[in-house]
Amino acid sequence: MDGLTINEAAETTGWSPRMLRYLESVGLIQPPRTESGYRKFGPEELQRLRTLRELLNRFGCGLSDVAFAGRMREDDELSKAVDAWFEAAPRLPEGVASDDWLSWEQEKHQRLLGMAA
Amino acid sequence: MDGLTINEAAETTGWSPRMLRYLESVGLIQPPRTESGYRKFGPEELQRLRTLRELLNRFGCGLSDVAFAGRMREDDELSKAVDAWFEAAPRLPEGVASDDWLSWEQEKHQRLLGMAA
DNA sequence: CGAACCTTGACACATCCCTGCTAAGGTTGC
DNA sequence: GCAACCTTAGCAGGGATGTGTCAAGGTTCG
Repeated sequence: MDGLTINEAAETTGWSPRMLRYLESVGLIQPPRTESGYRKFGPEELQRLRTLRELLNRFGCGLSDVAFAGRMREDDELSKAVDAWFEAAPRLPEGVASDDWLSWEQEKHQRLLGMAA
Repeated sequence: MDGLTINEAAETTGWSPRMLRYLESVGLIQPPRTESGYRKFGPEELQRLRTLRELLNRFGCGLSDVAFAGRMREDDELSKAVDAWFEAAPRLPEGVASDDWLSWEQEKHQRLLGMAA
């Protein structure tokens, strides 16, 4: 069999066999199968698994986050909707009354301080 | 006060006051404040809130999903890393001989890792 | 002043996400 | 043919999300 079995793959990638099945179930990997249904993990898949691990703990995000990112790249509708929402910036732009922006700037300052703390 | 108070905003957007505070706490909205600290919701923010609701139940996603999308648009590093991971799809592109695909994949990974790093 | 708002903080609960484990059964290979 | 692997399916539990509610205190305004 060209490619590792699930336990071997788990061994070399640091994921548990359970998690490899879970990763497949949420659509993050699609390892091919043998005739009899055994998953086989090739070098690319193994590398991909290691990269995923790196990605998660470098940025402290969850699998569902990555899965959602994947959903966005496949669903153009969704991707556009999300973009549009962020595009509709709440960064009070033009319509700001002049007696507003002072307090707004003060608040921004407070928010920044809050972030630092 | 130009702009609605939190209860009024809740009334017209369908969110509960509790949720409006929660949405702010996870960084999805940043309503400005009055001098004394009251949140004030302007027309833009109200529209944004309605759009968010629409977004969530149209695509059946969670707030944390949208929050993560937001994180990606602000963190270029993260966005690149996620892209790179999906780019490294374990699918055999057309025209790659089966003798070649292994080294080809490995090369691609080299390139992608170089980008991400 | 007092009623009706607003603020933050915290407790509580349902529901997911992630993960391990076990069970019942098919496959592989010595 | 049997040990060691694989498969799916399910329960279980700790942690994060999403949401309500209550408490203690400041603000607004008639």
